Amino acid sequence: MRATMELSTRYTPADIEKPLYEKWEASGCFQPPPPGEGRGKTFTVMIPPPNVTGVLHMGHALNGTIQDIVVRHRRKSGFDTLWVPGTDHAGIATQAVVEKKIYAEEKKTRDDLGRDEFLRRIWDWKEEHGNIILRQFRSLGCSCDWTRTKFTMDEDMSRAVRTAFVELWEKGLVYRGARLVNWDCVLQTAVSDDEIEYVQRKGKLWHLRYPVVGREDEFIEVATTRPETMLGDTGVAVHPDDERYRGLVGKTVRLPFVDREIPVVADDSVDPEYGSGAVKITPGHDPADYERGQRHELPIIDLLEKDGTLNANGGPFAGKSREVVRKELVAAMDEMGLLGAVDDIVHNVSTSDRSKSPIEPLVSEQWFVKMEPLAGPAIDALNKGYLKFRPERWGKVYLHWLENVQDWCISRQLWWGHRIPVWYDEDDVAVASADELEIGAPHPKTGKPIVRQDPDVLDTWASSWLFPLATLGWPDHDAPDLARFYPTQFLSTAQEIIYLWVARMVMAGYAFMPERDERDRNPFETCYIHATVLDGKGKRMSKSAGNGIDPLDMIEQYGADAVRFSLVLLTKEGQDVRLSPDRFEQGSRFCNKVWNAARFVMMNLAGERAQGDSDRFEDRWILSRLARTTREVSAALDEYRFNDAATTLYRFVWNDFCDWYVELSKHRLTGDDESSAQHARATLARVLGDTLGLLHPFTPYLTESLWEALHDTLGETPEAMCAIAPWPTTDGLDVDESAEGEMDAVQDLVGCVRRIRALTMVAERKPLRVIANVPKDHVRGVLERHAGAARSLAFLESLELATEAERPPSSAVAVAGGIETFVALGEDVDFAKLKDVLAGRAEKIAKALVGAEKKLENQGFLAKAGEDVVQAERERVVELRLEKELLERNVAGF
RNA sequence: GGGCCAAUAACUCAGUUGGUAGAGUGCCAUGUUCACAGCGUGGAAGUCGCUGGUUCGAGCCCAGCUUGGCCCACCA
Repeated sequence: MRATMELSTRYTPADIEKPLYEKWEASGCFQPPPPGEGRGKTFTVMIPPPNVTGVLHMGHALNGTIQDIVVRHRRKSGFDTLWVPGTDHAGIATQAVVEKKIYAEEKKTRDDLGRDEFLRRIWDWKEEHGNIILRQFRSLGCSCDWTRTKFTMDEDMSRAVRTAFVELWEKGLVYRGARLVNWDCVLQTAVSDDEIEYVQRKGKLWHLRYPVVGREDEFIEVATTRPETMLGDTGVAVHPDDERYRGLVGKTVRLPFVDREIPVVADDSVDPEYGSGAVKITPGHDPADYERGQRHELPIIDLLEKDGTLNANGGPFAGKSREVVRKELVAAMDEMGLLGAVDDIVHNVSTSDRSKSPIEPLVSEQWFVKMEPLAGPAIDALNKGYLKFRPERWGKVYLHWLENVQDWCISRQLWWGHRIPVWYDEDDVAVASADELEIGAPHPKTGKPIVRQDPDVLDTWASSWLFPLATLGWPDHDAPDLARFYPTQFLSTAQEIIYLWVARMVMAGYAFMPERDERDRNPFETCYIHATVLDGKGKRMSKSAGNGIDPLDMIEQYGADAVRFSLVLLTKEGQDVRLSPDRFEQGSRFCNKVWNAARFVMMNLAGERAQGDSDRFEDRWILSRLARTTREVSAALDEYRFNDAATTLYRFVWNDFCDWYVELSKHRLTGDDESSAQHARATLARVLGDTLGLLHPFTPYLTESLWEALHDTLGETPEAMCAIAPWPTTDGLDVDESAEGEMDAVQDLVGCVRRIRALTMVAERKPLRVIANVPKDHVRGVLERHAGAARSLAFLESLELATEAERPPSSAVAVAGGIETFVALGEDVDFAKLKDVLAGRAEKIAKALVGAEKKLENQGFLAKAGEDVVQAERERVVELRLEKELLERNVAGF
């Protein structure tokens, strides 16, 4: 009882969360049992490592909740459960953050500091400010094994990255070459196709005239959105069938400013309808032109420095930025009479995901991974069913990308990241090595001294794609953890990284685990794509839009459990969710309801358990409901239907347990029948205990604290914390159809009385004398047996059951479930409302009856519908007829 | 241009193989010694986006359309 006294009438999450988390963590219960001590069945989840610079947003909170529900459920279900946490070094993002900070504080650039010093500063920053987000995952209650927290720049990860690179190199899947790449002029690095987005912007379409060589005063007009690139033009293309330009194909035109003669060529890719029908070709700075240039063997002219200013090829504009050149060049063309129309257009501008600056395509030396050979097995993994997406439709998205995959540009001109493990001797002979090679050491192939390492670093995803492998010990193929925990079972992540991360992890699994059979190379069985969190208006939540709801604010206000439960209750599998702060009320109220229900139970427990099974119908009923709930919640969690599980629990706790069972238990607990009271106490304790277990994955703090209090009240020492106590089973429970049917009858009768009270304004607890006509014998029998329950719930002075009793004078009536309930009231009661309600119901029932009768007259229905359906319809007609008869009789009676 | 998702009560959303349209919030009425006013009880509220089709029967299946959102591709 001591613990119970301490429970306040309100659930105050702030007081309990932190100490409980510390207790869990200290107990080691988030770690899987040591090898040999567990049950052997493992369940592994890899967290999608958030950026080390990140802070928790609502998407993280939802994803963290989902993963923790899965992990806690499996842990309680007896799996050796491992959830590996970690953060991603996020090359570009982190370097940009620290660069900015250093410049703001010291007015120094990374070049001022030098590579080694700059990297040291990033590590310092990471130690001090990084990993905030992992603490935030803790406050959400996430039960990761923090002893295994991994950072993608940790030494073992680095070794894995180098090893993977070397393996690909040896298979001939890595190559270096000059290609047109997406250049970010602000961050001054190449980025991959997957890191650019197309932003719709207003722009202009400039028409430029190039004089035709050898024909005075004749021009060919081209249209472009990027006039400054004309300095790099090496041709003009027109459609071969375009009459206007037929005579010009094969001629040359003279490019102003740089005075270059370039050919006019015919190319099918030109749309004669668009612009002027003639296209300038700039192979060095446009992907489509690059291809056109290749087809017509046109030279490539590189115009840009790495910062976006023009180089010497820019002629008079050399040294100026692309923006300035655009203005000046257009003005100069105009002056020369070479500027045609200038149209306003809206077009898509390719933009860097990271810096938000326009991408400048340019030709540069980069490292690439050949993707096609890697994609094949990843495609098979899905098609053969080793990998499943939830919702399934994302599988199509995954396949579409893999089937059209482009080679992956993996080099970045950054400092923060995994240095490309390639070294060169003085003749520039390259060698890739998983072990660090020292400058001056002999080159493994040529024996000459090594003079330098490749200066570039690898794309961040080149480490995260190894996360499931490297965190478990790869490249040591004999690592015990790899054997025990790989492949993993569940991955939950956001849709936008299906390409960037998910698909690549599958590729990595197949590429780097050759010793496993096909199924076990696949890194995770189920890839769950969670909902996108939108704001109240349906817009995507984002920092830049400023419409985000900070999950930490919500946790502070409502508690982690309320945030978790609300999110799950609102989020149907894979369906986007609109969120506003008040939506967290529902979870909060539910937690409070559970808290108070538990208080009630504990206030009435005396520390003993009842002997033998109860024959009370309400006990059998609630245990039957508990059995159904346990089954449904378990099945739903097995299948990752979180919303179904949460909804089932919500209804069971509130509508069955609190509204009916707890109310029914009150008169027993205070009555003189000690055996009945004991059974009530035992049932309350059983239901509460199991409910806490079922709820634990959703609301871990609440349930853990109540679990402790409940056992304390019972005078027991729990065999385990709720976090690891066995998942509730239906042992000793069964669905009891007859008890459920009996409860239906009681609820119908009680409902009738309550409706009468409400409509006639009779106080809820004023004792009433009730006569009920119950034509159905079995229902009357039920009510006879459970008159006590009905009387206590409906606050009746007396209950008389009959088959043909007349409505007493001045009495109100209500009808439900074939029960006609008369309540004797005084003369001064207003019956008008009651009559309206009766008439309304009668009308509704009559309508339903007509429909049902028509159905049964329909030969098609009788012939083609299933026999059980027809039978059910017949029974329904009987019910409706009775109900209608009772209702109409009473409407007429007023 | 290709693909995906959504449209159900005032709002946010459920609706499992086709067979009686539901929940939470809000609203109206009412009730606080007896777990919880963060609560109880009762009530009102829906042309299931539109048009066809399949079927004995469609919120659900099929076709087309409208509106909103997302992804891929990227015409200078």
